Amino acid sequence: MPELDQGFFTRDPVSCASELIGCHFRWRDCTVRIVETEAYDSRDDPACHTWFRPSARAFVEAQQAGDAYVYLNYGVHWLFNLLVKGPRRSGFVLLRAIEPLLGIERMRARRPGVPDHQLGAGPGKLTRALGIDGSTHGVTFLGSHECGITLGKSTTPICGTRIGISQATHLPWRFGDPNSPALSRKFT
DNA sequence: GCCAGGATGTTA
DNA sequence: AACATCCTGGCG
Repeated sequence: MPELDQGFFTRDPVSCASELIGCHFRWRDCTVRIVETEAYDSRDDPACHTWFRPSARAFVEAQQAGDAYVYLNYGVHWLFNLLVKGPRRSGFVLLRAIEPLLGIERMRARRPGVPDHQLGAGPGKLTRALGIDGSTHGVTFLGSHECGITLGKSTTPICGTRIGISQATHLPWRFGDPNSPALSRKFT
């Protein structure tokens, strides 16, 4: 399976978010299947961090396409994004849900008592299950001994509005595998 | 099953 | 003050 290269992330964030569904995501001792994502667009999307965080604008400027943008949400949960830098549009893809493929014992150990299909069924849950935290901020996911993303089986993703935001709530920039048991919420 | 509420810290 | 969340407990 081909490893995603920087070319994949030098397009528009919505295309990247859609096409990441079904891809295999490898981080240290775990490999998972991406089943839910959201796109955020730095240009004309008021929900994107670049809209209200100068530090996010600086990150887009300084970092490379395919780098991890990780931040703490509600003071509790780490949320994982991939930086997209297209010729016209930049932004982020938020990972919202994953299914375990390899290393499921490690994921269970990090989330004791949680059923397997729930281990990564949410953006805060998946970072906990994978052991991703603020120290992953800025790491490139273009492929290394430590991490990488490869193309997986492509199912046609379903699409809906994004979760948990108060701005630009109408944009249909949430994508998911319709057959996955690990989606964070129903699509609307 | 649904809903309300609280934890918690970083940014601005 | 807001926030790209999650878990618990109350109620049926």
